[in-house]
Amino acid sequence: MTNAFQPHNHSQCSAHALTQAASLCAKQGVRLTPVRQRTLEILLEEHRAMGAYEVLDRLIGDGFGKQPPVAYRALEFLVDLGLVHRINRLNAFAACAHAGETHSPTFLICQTCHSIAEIPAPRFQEAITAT
Amino acid sequence: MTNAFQPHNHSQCSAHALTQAASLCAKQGVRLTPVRQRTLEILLEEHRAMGAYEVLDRLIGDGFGKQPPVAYRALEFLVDLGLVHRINRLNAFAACAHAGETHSPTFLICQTCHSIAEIPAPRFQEAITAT
DNA sequence: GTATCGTATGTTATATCATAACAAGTCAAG
DNA sequence: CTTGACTTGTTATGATATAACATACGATAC
Repeated sequence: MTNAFQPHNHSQCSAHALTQAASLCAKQGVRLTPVRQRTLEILLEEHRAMGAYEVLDRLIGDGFGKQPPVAYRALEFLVDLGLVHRINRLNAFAACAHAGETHSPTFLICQTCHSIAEIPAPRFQEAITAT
Repeated sequence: MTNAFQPHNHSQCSAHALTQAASLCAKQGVRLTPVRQRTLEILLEEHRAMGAYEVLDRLIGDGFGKQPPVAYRALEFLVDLGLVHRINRLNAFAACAHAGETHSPTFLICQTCHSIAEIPAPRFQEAITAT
């Protein structure tokens, strides 16, 4: 199985995620507007968990609105679609590593540097149910 | 096995937790000061997840300091001792339901009313390791 | 008993994260 | 080309959290 920490072709995985996002939006009848697409791109490019204000700074640099709701709304849209996960522990957001698949996202979070790895953890449902 | 939602003798479980807290502090050579003990009591009495400012209001009512660090410090102390868990998802804190035992605390959180149940989930470690 | 030192408490001030509410712009269906 | 749903942007504020400093407390050494 692929390991989240293994090297991989990143521009390829970003492009794939964007394509997938577009088709998912089409299927759901919602619009992947510029600010929404750019937000996803930013998270894919950085390939890490980012705070909403950090994302906002990048959006401002790209000429989008300057206020927090601009970032929060785009992030919420992407979270609702399952393209981005919110990581409460870090008050941050990260592009989903397994968009399109049904999965129980679980995050391993480095307590030192806060880097994250999303692992598909199919056994978690079992683990809860069995308890 | 006991179920977190089953009725139980609450004053008894509170008293037990306080006794355990005192002996744990003694063992670790740290002090269970009034504000710390009262903070734990509040969480035990309420038997639910509470925000730091909510706890602070109660502490103010009991004559303790009036500023956020008063609550945050007491809560941090209790969290470090494993007597209280922080529930990031809710920006809240709850007294540990299994203090003293080694456990992998996991929370079931009602999406409607935010009531929580802490379940010991020994299989979670397995689930992560096996992934 | 009191000097000392680490810890605890309380305060002020500010940082960080998030959303309510409203106005203006966009876009597709009829 | 108008209507109605949605999107974007703004102002303003709310909610959560911590840094930094001053004072007080408590145990230990002397």
